[in-house]
Amino acid sequence: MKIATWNVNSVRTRLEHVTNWLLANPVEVLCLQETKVIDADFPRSPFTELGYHPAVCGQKSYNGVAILSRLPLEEVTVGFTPQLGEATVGEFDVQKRLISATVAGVRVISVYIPNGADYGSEKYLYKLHWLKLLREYLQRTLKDYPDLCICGDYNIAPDDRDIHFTTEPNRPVTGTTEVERQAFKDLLALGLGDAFRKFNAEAEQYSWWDYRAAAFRRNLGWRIDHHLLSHPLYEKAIACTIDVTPRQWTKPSDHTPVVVEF
DNA sequence: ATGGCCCGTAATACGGGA
Repeated sequence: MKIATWNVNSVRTRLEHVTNWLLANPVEVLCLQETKVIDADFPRSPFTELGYHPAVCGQKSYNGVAILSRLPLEEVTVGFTPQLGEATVGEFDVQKRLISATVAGVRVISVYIPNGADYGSEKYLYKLHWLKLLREYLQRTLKDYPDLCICGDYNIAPDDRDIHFTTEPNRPVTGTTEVERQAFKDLLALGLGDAFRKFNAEAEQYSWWDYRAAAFRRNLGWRIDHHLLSHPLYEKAIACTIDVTPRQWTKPSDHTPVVVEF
């Protein structure tokens, strides 16, 4: 079984890329982020024609996540509220950043963690609070689902191997700060493993490259798209690879797919 | 280089992205 994750930066603009990639890479599950479309306008038929059932959670213009699956999707839930309750979540489900479904006994979560904008900004603090809610959500979920795969755009480079520059303590860059990296480690401490790092300890293995400054050609990227696996699944994983091919296509997403195999 | 590019929405600019 293969589960892929891909921030497509608008599913409608990238529709041909996604369907072509699925034809060449018929994974069982594809988690999407930044679909940027309300549920009523999500392009379902191009995916159902390829044999994928879509579960979607989107909004106008921004954010939006989805899970496409060849196998039946069960127990679909959107946002934090079903698990954590309105009193805890408040307004944090207004932005559509999380969808969960059970596929062949595996609880699959497609997640788009907030970008965070500038270090210390209001959006940075929003990101930190969102990460706190995610930790609580995963802690609850692990109690019910021992086989858990949380994949998506985390907007966190876990360590300096995952970025093309050197961090400096007096120049905090969002996505690389100690507080964010600690929040990522706090997720791992729940009993999760970074699937990619089970197989590859090398630096310069990126999943995102800025559109500007020919960053992809120069391999000036970040590794911010991850699969976190509960220990039973982590042990079963036999490969985790970054497929840079779609990033080479005309008018690409700035992210490229990452695939884990069990 | 506090830049560059690309998205959707709106509209011939803007916020957002990381």
